Amino acid sequence: MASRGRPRTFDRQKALQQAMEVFWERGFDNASMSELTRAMAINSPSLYAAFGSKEALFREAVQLYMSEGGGGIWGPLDSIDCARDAVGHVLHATALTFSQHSPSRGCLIVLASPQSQGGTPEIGEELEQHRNHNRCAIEQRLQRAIKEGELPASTDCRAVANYYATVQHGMSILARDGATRQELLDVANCAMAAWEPLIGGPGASHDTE
Amino acid sequence: MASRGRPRTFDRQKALQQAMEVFWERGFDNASMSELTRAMAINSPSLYAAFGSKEALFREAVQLYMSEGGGGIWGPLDSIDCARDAVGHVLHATALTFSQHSPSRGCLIVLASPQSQGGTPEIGEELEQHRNHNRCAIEQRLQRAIKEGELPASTDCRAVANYYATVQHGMSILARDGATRQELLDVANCAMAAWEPLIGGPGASHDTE
DNA sequence: TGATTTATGTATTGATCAATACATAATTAA
DNA sequence: TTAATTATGTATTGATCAATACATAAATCA
Repeated sequence: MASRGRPRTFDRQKALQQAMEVFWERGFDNASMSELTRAMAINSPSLYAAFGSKEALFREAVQLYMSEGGGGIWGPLDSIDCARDAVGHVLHATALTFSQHSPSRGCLIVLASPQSQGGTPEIGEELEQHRNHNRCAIEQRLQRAIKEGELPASTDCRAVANYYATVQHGMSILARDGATRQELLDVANCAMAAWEPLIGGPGASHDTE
Repeated sequence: MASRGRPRTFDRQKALQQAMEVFWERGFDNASMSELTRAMAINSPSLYAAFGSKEALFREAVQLYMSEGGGGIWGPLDSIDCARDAVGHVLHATALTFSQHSPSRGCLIVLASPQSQGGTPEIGEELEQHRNHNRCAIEQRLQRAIKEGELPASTDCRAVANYYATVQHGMSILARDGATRQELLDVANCAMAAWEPLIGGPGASHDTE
C-alpha cells in the first residue's frame, strides 16, 4: 500500500529524535516551537501535520526517551534475579545514562516539568504518572523478592522503594548541577550501602565491634 | 526621616510573601506577572516600583524562602554537635517542611527552575549556586567531624555529602508527586540507615556490579 | 500656600507564544 | 490526462508575556 499524496521530505523518526533532545535540554514549556522547528529542520505546518501539536510531539518524545535511555535503566529491574542487584542496577545505569552527555543532563521525566500545577498541567501529570510507575516497579520488585524468600517478610517495601526512587530522582538534579559520572556512581554506591541495614529483618544483626 | 512622596498603600513584606507562595507553587517562568499581581493584590506598576522586575522580585522571594523554610532545614547543620544528628536533622526537617502544605510542595530552590539552560538562565544558575552551597555545607560539616575525631579520616566527605544532598533534592520530587509527611520521614530514615556503613572506616565500601 | 516627590490605576507597548490560512508542489488513483 | 490527496513554505492569527507611558492622587518640604 503506497501512500497517496505528496511524500514527506524529512525523516519523521530523526525529527522526533531532535525534538526529544530539545525537550530533554529545555523542558516542555521552555522549549519553544521555533526552537523545535529549527532543531528538527522543518517548518511548523510540517510539524503539526506530522505530530498534531506540541503536546502530542512531547508525548512521543517521552515514549522515545523511555525506549532508549529509560529502557536501559528500568528494563532489567524484573529480569535480574537478585533484588539487590536489580535495584543496584537501576542506580548504576542511572549514573551512566545521566552522564552520557556533556554536560550531564539528568532525566527528562523528572526535569521536563517538575511541577504538577506548573505550565501545562496535563504534561506535569503525565510525567508524574511515569515517575509513580517507576516507584511502584521498585516496590513490586521488592515484594516479589519477599515471595521468593530473598527478603524477610518484615521489609517495608513501600518505604524502601520510595527511598531508592528518591535517590534516583535526586540524581537528576545532581547531574544538572554538573556532577561527573564518577560522582553519580559514588552516590549510587552510597545509596546501596543502606541496603543491608534496611532489609536486615528481625534478628539480623549488623553490629560492629 | 519621614518618606517624601505618597505613601505605599500595601504591605511590601506581605506582598513579597504572597509572591514567594506563587513562585513556590508555579516556578519562576510559569509564574506570570498577572498571577503575581493578583496574588499580591497590586497593579504591575506598583510591583515594578517596589521590586524592580520579575527577576528581582524572585531573588527577594528566594531570600525570604531561605530565611523561613530553608533556614529551619540548613541552619542547625553547624550548631548540632554530632555530625550524624546534624545530617539527620537536615533530612528530618526537610520531610517536615516539604509536607507543611497540602498538597506537599517540595523545595522552591530545587523546583522553581531545575534546568540551568531552561527558561531564564540567570535564575537557573542562581538556584544552582544555592544548591551547590547546601551540598558544600554538608561536606564541610563532615570534614569538621573528621577534624574533631568523630569520623574516621578515611571518610569520603564529598561522596557522602553528594549522597545526602541527592536524597534531599529527590525528596522535592517525591513531595510534589504527592508523598505524605510519613512517607517523607520514612525516606529520611532509610537514607540515614546508610550512615554507619558509609562512615564505617576503610574497606567498608560496597560495589553495585 | 505652592513645589517636589512618590504611589496608584488605566491602558498600552513590542515581543513572543502556539497554532493556522492559504497558495503551491508533488505524488497516486482513475 | 484529470481529480484527489498529502506535504511544503510564507505569512499571519489571536493570546499572552514582561514591562511602561501617562495622568492623577497623596504625601512632605519650603
